[in-house]
Amino acid sequence: MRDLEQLFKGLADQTRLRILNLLIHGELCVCDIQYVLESSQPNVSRHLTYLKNSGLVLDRREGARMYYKLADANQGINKLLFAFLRDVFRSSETLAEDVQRLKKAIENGSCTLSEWRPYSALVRSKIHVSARV
Amino acid sequence: MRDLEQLFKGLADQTRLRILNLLIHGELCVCDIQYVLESSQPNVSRHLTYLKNSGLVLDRREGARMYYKLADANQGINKLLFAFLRDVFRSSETLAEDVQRLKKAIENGSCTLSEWRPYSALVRSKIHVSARV
DNA sequence: CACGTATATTCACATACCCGTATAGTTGTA
DNA sequence: TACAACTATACGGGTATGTGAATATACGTG
Repeated sequence: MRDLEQLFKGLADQTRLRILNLLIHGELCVCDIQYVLESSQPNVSRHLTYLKNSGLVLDRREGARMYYKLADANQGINKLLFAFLRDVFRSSETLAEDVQRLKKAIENGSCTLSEWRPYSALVRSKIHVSARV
Repeated sequence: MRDLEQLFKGLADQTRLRILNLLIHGELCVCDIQYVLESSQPNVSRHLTYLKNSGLVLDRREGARMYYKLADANQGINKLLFAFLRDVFRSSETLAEDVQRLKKAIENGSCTLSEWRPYSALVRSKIHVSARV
């Protein structure tokens, strides 16, 4: 009950809906999400923490970067939920534009915000292959 | 986008989830909902208004009483949404107890809160047949 | 019309939430 | 160790949300 309330509160925000819409396409680091949403870093980080606490996403550290992805789609209600989200997300123009920006960001070799490359090109390319648009 | 945010905000509250859980079983008047939830009348009324503005329920006047029911399940995303809600509602103990209270209320010939009967027994029985537990 | 019932709305207040700014923590590089 | 990049957290202010109490509105009865 409280869980359900928390779940829907996690979904009841534009920024978080936009983030989930991006994560449907694969694992992403904070800076890529920040680039697409054109929002501040603390703001994106806060909403990601919120999503994590709602049980909607999982995080993973890879060096200095944190990568976020959707929670296990085969666990509990997630399967139904994500199918529902995928469906309703189609009706939004904004969300479609976000995906286009994400596509461009990936093509340009994100993380787009910086030229800093702490990992080998090989590792990085492997990482970013996980997100497909 | 804004619509989606509004939708999930409509779902992001315990009281409103409990109300939706009841309305899945059929049309109900405010006083019956109030009885089951053991909440104040203004509180129930406010949340019903909220749900109406979110497009989740429809209202209908029958004399002095207002009856509420789920919005058309075949319109837009409602079909998917209601199926999802029906599914996730199963996991809650509180919601199951509410249904039991509703069942008892209907058996006792709700509206349970008052003995006032402004309509013929025939009309009333017809009305309350619409909700089945 | 006066009265009682059912429902909705207003007011006041506490809480929760969102965001920008600044700051702190973590990791990699030199 | 010093520094830069990436991410998270703390603080403050503005706004939204939830709720009880009181009040207002709509309807039915006599």
